[in-house]
Amino acid sequence: MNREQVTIKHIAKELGVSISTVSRALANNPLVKQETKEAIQKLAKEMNYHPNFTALSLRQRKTRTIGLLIPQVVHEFFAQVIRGIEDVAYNQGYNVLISSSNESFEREFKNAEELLNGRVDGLLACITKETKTFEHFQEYVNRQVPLVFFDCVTDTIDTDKVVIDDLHAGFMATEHLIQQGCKTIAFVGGPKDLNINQERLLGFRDALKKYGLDQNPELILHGTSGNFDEGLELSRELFSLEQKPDGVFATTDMLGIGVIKNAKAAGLRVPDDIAVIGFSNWEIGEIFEPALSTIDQKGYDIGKIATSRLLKRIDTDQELSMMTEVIKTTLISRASSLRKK
Amino acid sequence: MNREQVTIKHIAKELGVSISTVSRALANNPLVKQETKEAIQKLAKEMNYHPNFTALSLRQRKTRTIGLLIPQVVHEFFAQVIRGIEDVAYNQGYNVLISSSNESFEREFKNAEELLNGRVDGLLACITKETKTFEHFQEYVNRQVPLVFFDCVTDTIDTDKVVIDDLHAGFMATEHLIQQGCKTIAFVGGPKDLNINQERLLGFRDALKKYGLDQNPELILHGTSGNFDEGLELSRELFSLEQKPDGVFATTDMLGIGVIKNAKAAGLRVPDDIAVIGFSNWEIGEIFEPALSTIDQKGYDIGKIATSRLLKRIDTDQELSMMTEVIKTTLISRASSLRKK
DNA sequence: TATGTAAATGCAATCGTTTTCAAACGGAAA
DNA sequence: TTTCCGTTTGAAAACGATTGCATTTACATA
Repeated sequence: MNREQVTIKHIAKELGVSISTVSRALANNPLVKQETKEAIQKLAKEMNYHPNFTALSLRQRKTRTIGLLIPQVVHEFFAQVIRGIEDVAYNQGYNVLISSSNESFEREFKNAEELLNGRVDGLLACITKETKTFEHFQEYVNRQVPLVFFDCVTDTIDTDKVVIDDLHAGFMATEHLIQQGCKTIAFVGGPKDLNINQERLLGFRDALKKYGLDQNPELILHGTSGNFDEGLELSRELFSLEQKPDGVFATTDMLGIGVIKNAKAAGLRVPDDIAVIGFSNWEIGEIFEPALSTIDQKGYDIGKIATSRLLKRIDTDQELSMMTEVIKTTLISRASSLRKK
Repeated sequence: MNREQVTIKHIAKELGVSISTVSRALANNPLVKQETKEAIQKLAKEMNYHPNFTALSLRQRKTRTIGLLIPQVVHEFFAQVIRGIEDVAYNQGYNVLISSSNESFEREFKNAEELLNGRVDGLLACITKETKTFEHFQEYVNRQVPLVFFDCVTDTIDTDKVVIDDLHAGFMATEHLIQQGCKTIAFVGGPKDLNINQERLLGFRDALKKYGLDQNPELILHGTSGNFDEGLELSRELFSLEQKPDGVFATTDMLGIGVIKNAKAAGLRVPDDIAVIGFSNWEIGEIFEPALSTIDQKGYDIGKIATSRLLKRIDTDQELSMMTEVIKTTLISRASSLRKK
């Protein structure tokens, strides 16, 4: 392959000046005589010179790249987060290196290691469902690697975090169902040990308690993935119970839609016989019939805020104390839960 | 920030050997005495040494990174493509740098330029709807930059391409509607000048011709984005025509779903009064009611094949001739078009 | 003791930049 | 002519790694 880059050396040789002069001229350094400068800049343009990024990174010990560690790209929430990240990063001249682990802990670990070998200046991370040990992250924190967790976080690591108010969101969603007249409300959630699910469940319980409703443990179900098929599966379980729910809080939109689909198949009317609310505000929920009530998870905002935080940490020499930013979610009520009074 | 990387220099100093020896020992070079080697490797582990990626890139003039240029990440098709890309790249020790242009030509151009300054070894690109001039890509080809186009391509650039058989897919979709008994079929497409839309339209026309059906130009509509709202909008137009269609080929699933939604609202039965088929096989189509017939666009395969091709080009010194790989799509028929006989 | 040889190690160049420090230059003043 | 000073320029070190070549060892052989 003959794709040789034009370097400042080539320019220097061509013009019979030193590489230092070329470097300075291109940086518009006032030390260089106007005449020389112009000649150099002109030739650089002609030769289509572009500074070599790798050399710059090495010299300046900065890659102007941030790493993003996520479980999967094929996910509307992460796609939104990515957009937020890119908008901020791009504005400040940073690139984003995305590493998805496909929910594999091993791959998450390997990706992180690889990114940190001088490939990126900092890391944004959302841990996978599979991740149970966090030593590697702790080590990064010790090494002072700029690191911001978002969405799925862990209490065991002291670093910057950007999360939503999962507990309160769970409370809101449940309270909404109660206000619509639901008396027997089920919780259909993703993996039990994922902390966001625990929080949402706490919120759910708080709401039941506040309104003096029963807490039937049979009505609390957990899956492993949180997708559509699981929604079908778990709701089947739900509908076979003696005490049938008249409201469901699903911790993902896909679970919620799965529940509705099954409910409709079982001849139940949504929302009159059973009201359903999901979580995340995916596009599909708006289009589905009946349109799905949900909690807006603010992916774009999370991405933006996490990135701002990370870049601040990268660009500052001072010791910043760790911060956890909690983003307010909002309730979006649609046909799947709105009962006519 | 005190995050100093451990380098081979540190190790060398600590052990009182030269950096060359350290470098060799870590590469398991047999020239180094077993004893020394072990000591070095042990210390490297202890000090948590990781080779600096940037230095390696510079030295070996290879970044082991490929760039991905796409209009948007928030898109199920691209998400699938990305998964395909990552699976292949990861296996061969490559990372992926994603740059999304948000459908802006200017940003596409800037991103490409930036990636190519020694940041990546090659480029995968899908042009935006906005892109009308391709000179920059031509220049990359001239510079022998390894470059593979996928999905949205252009004939004007001679480089590797991976596409689906849009024409044939358009034909299949239309033929399917005809076989279901449709006589008056409409075409609802995205941007008119995007070559994939032109191809799909050609396929549509071929099918009509083959079966001797009318080609009413009023029944051929083009939008600008291809999303759900546009589906609503265009179908409104469609339903106000004198000659109402009894079948619709939409070039995206979202358009198709928009059409169905409107049809239902207008009291039409799908598929009996009007059969609809989309394009892409997004998850939503399977869940929507009625489930949407569609063409599987093979995003994952496209990603895999494009990446394999790119890596081959990167890793070989020989002159490879340019190749266009056409991937076969498949028809997925579901309730939105399947009429009971 | 001198020499040859193989094994082990080190030096230095290199990748493409930036930047510090020193040097060259030209002209003005002494 | 020297000295000095401001303006330009260049040499070289550095970033962290690899690698061709030279050198140093240790030991066997002449």
